[in-house]
Amino acid sequence: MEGRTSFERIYEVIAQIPRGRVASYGQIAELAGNRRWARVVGYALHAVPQGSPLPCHRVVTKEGRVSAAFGSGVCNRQTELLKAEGIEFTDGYVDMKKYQWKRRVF
DNA sequence: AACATGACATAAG
DNA sequence: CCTTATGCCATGT
Repeated sequence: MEGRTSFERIYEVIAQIPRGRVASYGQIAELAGNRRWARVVGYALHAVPQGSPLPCHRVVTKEGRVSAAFGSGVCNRQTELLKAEGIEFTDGYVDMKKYQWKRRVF
C-alpha cells in the first residue's frame, strides 16, 4: 500500500530516534527510503504541528548544527533540549561521531 | 494547473 | 572555503 506519503515514512523514522541521540536530515531521508529527500524531511518537520510527539529537536544538519530557521518553529530551544538529553555542544556544533543516531536493525 | 518557496545534501568548479 | 546547480516532495498563491 503506497498510501503512505514520504511524510509518513519520514515521521516514522524521526519518531524512532532515541533520547540522547541526533539524526541528520540526510540520514532520515535515507532511512525513509531516499537519500534525496533531505529537503522533504525539512519540509516535513516544518509541517509538524506543535502537539506532535515527533522529537524534531533531535534532527540536525549533517554538520551537527541546528537548522537556521528553527526559531520560528515548534522547538525554538532545540539546543537546550538536546543538552538536557546529555548531548554536548561544541561551539554550537554537536559531535556527530558520538551522538549521531545509528538505526538498530531489529 | 503552473510557478515559486522551503527546517537539506551532494557534486562540481 | 565559497558559490552555483540539481534532486526531491508538499504547500501556498
